[in-house]
Amino acid sequence: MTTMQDVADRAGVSIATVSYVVNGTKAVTPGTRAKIEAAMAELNFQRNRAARALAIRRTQSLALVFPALERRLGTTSVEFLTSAARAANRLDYHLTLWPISNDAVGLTDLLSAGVVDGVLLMEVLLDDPRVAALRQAGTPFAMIGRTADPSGDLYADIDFDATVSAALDRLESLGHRHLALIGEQGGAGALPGYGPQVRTDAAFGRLVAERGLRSVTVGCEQTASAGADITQRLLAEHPEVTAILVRNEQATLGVMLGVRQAGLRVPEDVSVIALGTTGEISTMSSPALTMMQSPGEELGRLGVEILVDCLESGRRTSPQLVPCTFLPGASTAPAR
Amino acid sequence: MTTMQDVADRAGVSIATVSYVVNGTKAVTPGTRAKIEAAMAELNFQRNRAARALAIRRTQSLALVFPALERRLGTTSVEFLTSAARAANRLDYHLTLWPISNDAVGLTDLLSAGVVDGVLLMEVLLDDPRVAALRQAGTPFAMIGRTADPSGDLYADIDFDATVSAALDRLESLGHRHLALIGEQGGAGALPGYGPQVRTDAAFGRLVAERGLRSVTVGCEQTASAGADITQRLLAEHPEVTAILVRNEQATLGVMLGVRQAGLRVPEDVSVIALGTTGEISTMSSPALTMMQSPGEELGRLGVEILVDCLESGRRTSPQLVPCTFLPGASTAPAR
DNA sequence: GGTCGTCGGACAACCGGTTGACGCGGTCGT
DNA sequence: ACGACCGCGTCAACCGGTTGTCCGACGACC
Repeated sequence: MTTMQDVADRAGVSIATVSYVVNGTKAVTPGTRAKIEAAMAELNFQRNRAARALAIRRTQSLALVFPALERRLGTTSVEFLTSAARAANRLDYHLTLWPISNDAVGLTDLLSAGVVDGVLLMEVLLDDPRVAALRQAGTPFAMIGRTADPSGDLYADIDFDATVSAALDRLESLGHRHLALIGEQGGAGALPGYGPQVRTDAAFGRLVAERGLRSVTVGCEQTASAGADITQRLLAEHPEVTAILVRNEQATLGVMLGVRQAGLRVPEDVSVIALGTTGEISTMSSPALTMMQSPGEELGRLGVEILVDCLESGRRTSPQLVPCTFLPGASTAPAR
Repeated sequence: MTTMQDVADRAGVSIATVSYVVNGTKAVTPGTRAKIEAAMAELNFQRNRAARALAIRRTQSLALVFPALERRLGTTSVEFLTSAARAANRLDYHLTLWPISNDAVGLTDLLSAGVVDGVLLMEVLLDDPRVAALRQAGTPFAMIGRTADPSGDLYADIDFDATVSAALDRLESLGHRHLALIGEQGGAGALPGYGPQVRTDAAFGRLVAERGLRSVTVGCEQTASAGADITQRLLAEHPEVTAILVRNEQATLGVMLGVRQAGLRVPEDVSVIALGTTGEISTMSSPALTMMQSPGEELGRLGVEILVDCLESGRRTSPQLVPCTFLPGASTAPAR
């Protein structure tokens, strides 16, 4: 490991000057600067992160907090993690994984140990104990998702209204008037007060009414067989339904199966559109699923950017809402 | 933030003594120790990580390196990340996400900046440039997976022989004698020289021969429709096949569909067993997939433990091979 | 009773970088 | 010609822990 002292010696200057060059903190003569830069290049100097952290009292790293056990993280989470890490690196921050139990244990010790400068929270519940703890401790944090009342906090979340609205646009333009929404319910993975679920339901109810459409909403356990069963029953009881929106990653493929088991075809008789999943699921189904694709990539990036911006400039960027993007597939067609 | 100095003042001792108590580095009178511990509790002392790192010249954190863009990380990766982070925390280490491009750029700077003590590599290829770079730089690292010749390196990987063997045991005991293996091929996600693919193929070929079974092996793009097409063709050309092993997460559900499209039933006519995927996929299919479940959880934990053990004691734990575990499902049955 | 050994604790020199205070030489203004 | 000022560097005091060295007190042993 080569230190600033090494560089300073080689360039024949003091260690302070090297620091000024590295950080661009103070004016330095071009000649001196050149000597120092040459020395740095030759010695392959990298300033020591720990020492810097100690001196400036900021670690330039963020904690990515997620519940360790409870909810099985879906495929979206991976994109999400990846893009958050990339965004952080681009801003010269590090992203540290911070698995905690679902209460806030260990959360508040985090800052006092000077491990990280801020916290990124994922899988946020409408009433989240972690948020309360962070607020009280005065820890800078940003959420992916949001609580019931996120005013004053930093967050990036899916724009559920716009997402549902876009999905309805598609279906309406294909002539669908009788819709069904299959969500999550019960089972190990379903959390009470899980934002995406609640907000999608609300948006769906409101928009369907506004547009004068007919609809039925049902919950479904997070398995394919539950999806198949419920879909069969649904289509039997509501034969007028021509399009199904599914917000339940595990059950989605089961829903498509259920349509077939009901003696109908996808998409000729019934259209299926998935909400808030990854493209990965689409390629796993046949016919390929039409879906509103979760903007995991963008949310991860935005979360980090908002948080870092707040840390560095004190500015509190206004919350960001990002709609899911439409991914064309072969599971939607004009209403029969 | 409360420092050791604060604690020392409050307890009426020197800062050094506090350090000895915190680390248990040196004998301290019970009375003094009690005073210090009381002071620490009252002030809620947490020793500063950066300062400690600077002094002991170790950061107690690990980098989890993964390719940022190339290969889409599967569902297994999430369990994997989670368990690695948990294991690290348990050992009082931090796990920092380190997304890099597929070459080794930025990998070697990692240690010289004193950011981490060691590196955990995932998605290792048989001939991996990152491994070469790390070896040459003398950076301590452990792999999840392994190169073609991993001798001397630390790693945890799936025991492909045992996994395939266990799968064959199941199928044989159900009376299956004509098997097919559907792997990965082409497509964006398929990497040349991807260990699991190569090793599974090899194990399958060898074990099938040893056991006197008949088999056919085909590659398949990573989509459901490709899986369905190939399966139909396969069953047409090889009607004697009664069981299919699938090592291709994206195509798995397509394979099941393909069987039905061929006019056959799962599992009555054809058994399907997935290799190396997550239980999540099983719940997404109907009938629920029988599978050899990837030990993501265990691999993550082992990788961290092996690496930390090496860092702290210099001991080089022998490599760990973990077989996939059998997850019963409804997609296998006695041969017709 | 004197000497030596042991034990508990304090002192201070680091670890590597940052940054305010200061100093030196030169230029400009009057 | 003299002082004020400015531009560029250096000095040294931190940031918060760690750890080798030293010192005083006390008990044991001869």
